[in-house]
Amino acid sequence: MIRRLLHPGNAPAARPRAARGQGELLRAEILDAAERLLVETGNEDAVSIRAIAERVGVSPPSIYLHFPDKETLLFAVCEREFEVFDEYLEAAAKGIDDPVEAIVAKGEAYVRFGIERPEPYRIMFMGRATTEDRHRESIEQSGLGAFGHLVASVQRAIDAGRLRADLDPTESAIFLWTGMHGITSLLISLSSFPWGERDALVHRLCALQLRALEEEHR
Amino acid sequence: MIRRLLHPGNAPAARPRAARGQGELLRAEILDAAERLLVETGNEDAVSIRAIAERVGVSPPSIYLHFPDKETLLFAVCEREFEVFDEYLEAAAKGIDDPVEAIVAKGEAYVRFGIERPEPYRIMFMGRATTEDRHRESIEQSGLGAFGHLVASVQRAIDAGRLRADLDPTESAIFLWTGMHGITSLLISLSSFPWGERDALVHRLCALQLRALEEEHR
DNA sequence: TGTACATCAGTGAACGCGCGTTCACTGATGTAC
DNA sequence: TGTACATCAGTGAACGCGCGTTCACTGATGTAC
Repeated sequence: MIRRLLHPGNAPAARPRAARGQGELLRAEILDAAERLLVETGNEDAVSIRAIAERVGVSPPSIYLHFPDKETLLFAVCEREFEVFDEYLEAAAKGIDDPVEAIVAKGEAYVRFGIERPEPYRIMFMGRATTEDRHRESIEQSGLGAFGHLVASVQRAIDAGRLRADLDPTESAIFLWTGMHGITSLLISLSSFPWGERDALVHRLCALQLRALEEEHR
Repeated sequence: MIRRLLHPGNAPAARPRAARGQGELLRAEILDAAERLLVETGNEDAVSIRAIAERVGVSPPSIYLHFPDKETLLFAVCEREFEVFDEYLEAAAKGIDDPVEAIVAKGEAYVRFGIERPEPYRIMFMGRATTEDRHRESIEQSGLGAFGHLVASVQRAIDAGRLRADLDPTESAIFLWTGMHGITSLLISLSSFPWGERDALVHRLCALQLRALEEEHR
């Protein structure tokens, strides 16, 4: 009985309060929980303040000690996700010397990221653009990192004489990005369309895209 | 005063009840109102049973006289929208003899449709795939119409010796579709990305895509 | 021709739900004297 | 070394909101006798 009083609440892991200067710890846990909810449920609507609080083992108002409102929280998650995304792509191309092969590897990694984490992908690239300015700026900053890396990859391939030099590298990068995004987002949204074998399809579409950018044929 | 009693409610146009066998009229009006709400608000969340009913000038429960639930209603709207979409694309290519030019025209019309009607485009091509089977089947049927027309366009271009015959026309169509969808959906979702002049960009990306499918270069 | 009645289109009020957010509070921890 | 006090992290209960949906009803219209 005394144990019961000392450890009340049998359900969600009687969570000890953070020590004095350690309030920031909960902030990180909240972000983690929100991200996991997003990935596991595959539904942004399931990521409510209440659900996040329950995950962390804390009451809903506690969230407001660390974030002014829900939107800010979600944007913090989103920013984080952009970093994961950028690292994922860079890691896929790392160590590949052939600059065209490196681009193909990035493209395939792009699609894989979207398939593996459809809900983060959704909020990053398929959201509604109603964002307030304060968030918009930081989110664009995050996204531009990965895009800049793609432009650099294209530039390397141009410098190596492998891709057309008469095209603006930024525009070539946009071409590749929109192409990969098209595949990824349709695979996510129309998963029951008869796509055939997925990896092979993605590989061939990637190759077709690069064919349009290559210097000459046959 | 008597007029007041005969025409009660000053706000939303005292709507006469439909005559005996004319219940179907309201059904059509509900679909219209839902579609207009979708287009005008640009936000699927704004299309609630209550909002639709208010638009039509009817009480919310009346909706249930014509649709068993909200999901079925939205799918009816969606089916309709696929028809509009298909007609829009066919109209854009009509009268263009050159088969490659016809495909370009379709591609540009595709993007235009998405930009002009972003919210319908969203529910057609960017939705969550949680649909129940009963709806999924009918929605796929609607969408396959336009896709079939694209495959036919590609086949015509192949027959005219303008596009590579060594590729599966269905796969070439998938390549074109995913490419155009990529541009469209990113323009919708990331409208503040520095895309540059839109129509020109779309035109050049279209041309690049076709370059990948053309028989030979220079 | 008149009247009782079934049918049909639509209504008003209410249901329970989960949501984001606010408010007054609690109780442990460190600090000043 | 002991004690009053400020600070800090977190809580419990409640707010108002809009939602999809249900239920018992109303009242006009056509039909049968």
